Parts: sequence; structure tokens; C-alpha cells
Amino acid sequence: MSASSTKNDFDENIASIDFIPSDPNATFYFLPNGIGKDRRTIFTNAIQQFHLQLLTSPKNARFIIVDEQFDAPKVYSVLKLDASENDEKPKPIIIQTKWLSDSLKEKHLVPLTKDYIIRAPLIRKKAMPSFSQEPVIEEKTRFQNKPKRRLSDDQPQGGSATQVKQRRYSSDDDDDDYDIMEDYNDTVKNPYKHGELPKGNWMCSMSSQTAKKNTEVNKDIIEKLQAMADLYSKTNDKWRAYSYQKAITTIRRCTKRIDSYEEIIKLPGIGESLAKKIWEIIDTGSFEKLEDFQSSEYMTVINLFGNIWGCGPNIAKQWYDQGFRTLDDLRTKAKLSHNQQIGLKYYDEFLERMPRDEVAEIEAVVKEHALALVPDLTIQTCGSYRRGKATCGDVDILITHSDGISHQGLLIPLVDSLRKSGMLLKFI
DNA sequence: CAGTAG
DNA sequence: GGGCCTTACTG
DNA sequence: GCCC
Repeated sequence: MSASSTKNDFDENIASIDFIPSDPNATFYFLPNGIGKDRRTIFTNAIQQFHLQLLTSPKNARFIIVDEQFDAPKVYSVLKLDASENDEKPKPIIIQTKWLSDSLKEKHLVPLTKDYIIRAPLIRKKAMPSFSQEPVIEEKTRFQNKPKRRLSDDQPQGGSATQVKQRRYSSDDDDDDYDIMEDYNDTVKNPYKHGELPKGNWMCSMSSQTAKKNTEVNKDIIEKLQAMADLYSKTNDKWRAYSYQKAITTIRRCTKRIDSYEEIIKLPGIGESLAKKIWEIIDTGSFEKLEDFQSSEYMTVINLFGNIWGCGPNIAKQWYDQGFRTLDDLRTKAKLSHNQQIGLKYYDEFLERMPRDEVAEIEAVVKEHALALVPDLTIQTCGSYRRGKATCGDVDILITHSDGISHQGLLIPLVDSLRKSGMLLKFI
């Protein structure tokens, strides 16, 4: 697991580090970047528990603890430290958080062996280093030559920042040499050709023609089951809804028109109860249970209320039990949370889908604002838009950076920027 | 923590 | 009979 | 609801 594949370039002087926690030289800095809230708390507590001397600044820290995803150049870049060789100060020793994890397991500090230490950035020794090493050096050069504006890297990230996912180098790929070379060319030679993601042979990048065709053959079945699943999902019967949804997925994958009970019951995730219902739809063309639900006042109202953003099965039932039956009842009488107020105000809008042109417009605006904050971001709109749908229920935008770091903490400033532009009406 | 949403 | 998908925010 |  540890990064021992490049041991040739490892500073061999460091076999294992001895230090005494009370030694004033044994100062630590904990780099929270790329570490989730919960893990941060755990590690911070561990540092206290082991009585390590934690500094608030990395400047004078002898040891720097970082997430496993970091290599030395990234650490230096994030901390804006000088990596030059002829520095009077000894360079800090960069340690993986695994050292803390293992120490927690052992209930005491485990020896700080070289497996926990991330190698210092060394000057290139040979003309042709190994592939796995090469991108690291190139990357360091990029950092030095192209300083970028970065947003509050040293601020703890809010939980919502996890919406921004990242693409990162993977040193443990099982790919063969050819693929490694491809990845190398991609990320190193053209690292700043942003805005476009590699067009892989992925399911999600293909237009769903086959799926479209498949839904046609059993369309009536799927529609009725989906209606039931939607209703159940708005009651407290979420597992029943879950089963319906799984059955729908299975049937959607059937190319052939289903026309016998025997073939239904064979399908995975479809048992006797659902098979009977599906056969009823095929045989009679109707679904009595669904029609019962649709004619029930309770289910109708629960469905109506449940379509309000921020109202789930429990709140819907509470409102029903309080005697509310219409959206106007809610508007005038019910106690609504902030989200529910917005959900009610924009009830129809939230149920509507927008043409994909509109998604493109939104994408353009978001791109403009994001790139103004951090250049060279990779921005890709995903979801139904990326799958080529004619209409979309929402806009999913994935923002990353090829260095795996610079996009961190972007979300909040980006939302702020969009809000100032007047693009955001409300947030929920 | 329960409820909701992703 | 009990799990089925995970994680985060809100109030 | 399905499945173990």
C-alpha cells in the first residue's frame, strides 16, 4: 500500500526517524486538505492523545502530516514552502496520516518507519526516470512556473465541498504499460487542455439508444410499476419502493416483450408478489392496486405534499392528519421549514424539466464564474445532460483540477459569485 | 436525533 | 426475521 | 417487496 515503488530516489539517509515527543524539535503540522471532516477530527484527537506538539503554521514544523493522496511537490505547493536544495533549514519530514491510523490501532505511537514518510522532492538524478516518477517531477515544475490563485487552502472545508469530486493520479493502477503511457501523455503533456474530459468508452458517454428502445417494448409495465414505486416512496414504505425500483431496472433491461408469467418469475429481484402484479398488467392491461391508490384521497394528498421539496413521508402524513388537503391549506395554515417554503412556492417549477439548451446556458455561466476564480479547472456537466437527454430535471456539474487540489474549497466562493451575479434566486 | 435529500 | 446504499445537511 |  505504501509508496515504495520509487525507492531509488528515496532519501536513503532516512531509514527511520527517532524523536521524542517532548523534544521541541519534534513539531508537527497537520495538513487538513483532502481529508474529510470526520477523519480530520479523529486525527486531531490522536495528535492530542499522543501529546504531539502541533503547530498552527507549517513554517517551523519538523514533521508534516498529510493525506496519502499527496506527494511531496503537492505538499510544498499547497503550503507555499520553498523546496530549494540550499536551504539552511532542514526540510520538513512529510508523513502519511497512516502513521496516525496505525498508532491509533496500536493504542500507542508506532515507530516512524520510512514506509510512512513521503519522499522529499529530489533533483532529478537520471536522464530517464521511471514512468511512475516522471509525472511527479513535471508536476512540481508546473507548480513553480505557474503559480495559481488558490482559494483558502488552509481553511477547513465545509462538508458541502465534497460535491466537488476530483480526479487524481493513481500510483496503484493495474493497467499495462500502454495504458500508463496513455495516461501519462494525457495528464502530463496536456495538463492544461482543460474543459474537455477524455472521451472514454463509458456507458454514460453514450447516447442511450438501446435503453430507449428497450423501454418501448415493456413501456406499459414500467410506467405502472414506476407509478406504484413513486407512491410507495412517498409513504414510509421505502423498502417496498426499493423493490419496485429494482424490478423496474431489471425489466428496463429486457429487450424482449415480456409475455409469460414463467419468464417474469425467473428475473432476479422479482418474486411472486411482483410477478403476479406484472402478469396482471400484461394480461388485463390494468393494475388494480395502483388504481386503488390513485383513487384514494390519502394517497393523492400524500403524493401532492410529497412532491414539495423538503417534505417527506412523515411530514406529509403529519399535515394530512392535521386536516390539510391542498397546497393552499399548507400555504395558509401549515408550519413550513425554509426549504419547504421554497419547495411550495416553486412547486410546479421543481416538477418541470428544462430543455437541454437551458442546461447549456447554465453551464456556460457557471463555467465563466468558476474559471474566473481558478483558471485551468476541468468543468464537465454530467447527469442527464451528459447522457444526451432532450430534457433535464437538474444540472449536475463536476468541477475538478488536474492537480487534484486547486479545486478544493471552490464551492462556497463559486456559489457566492453566482449569487452576486443574480443568477441564483434561492438556495436550499 | 429524526427527517430529508443526494 | 432482518438487511437492502451512503453521506450530509437541517432544525 | 426480495432474498438469505
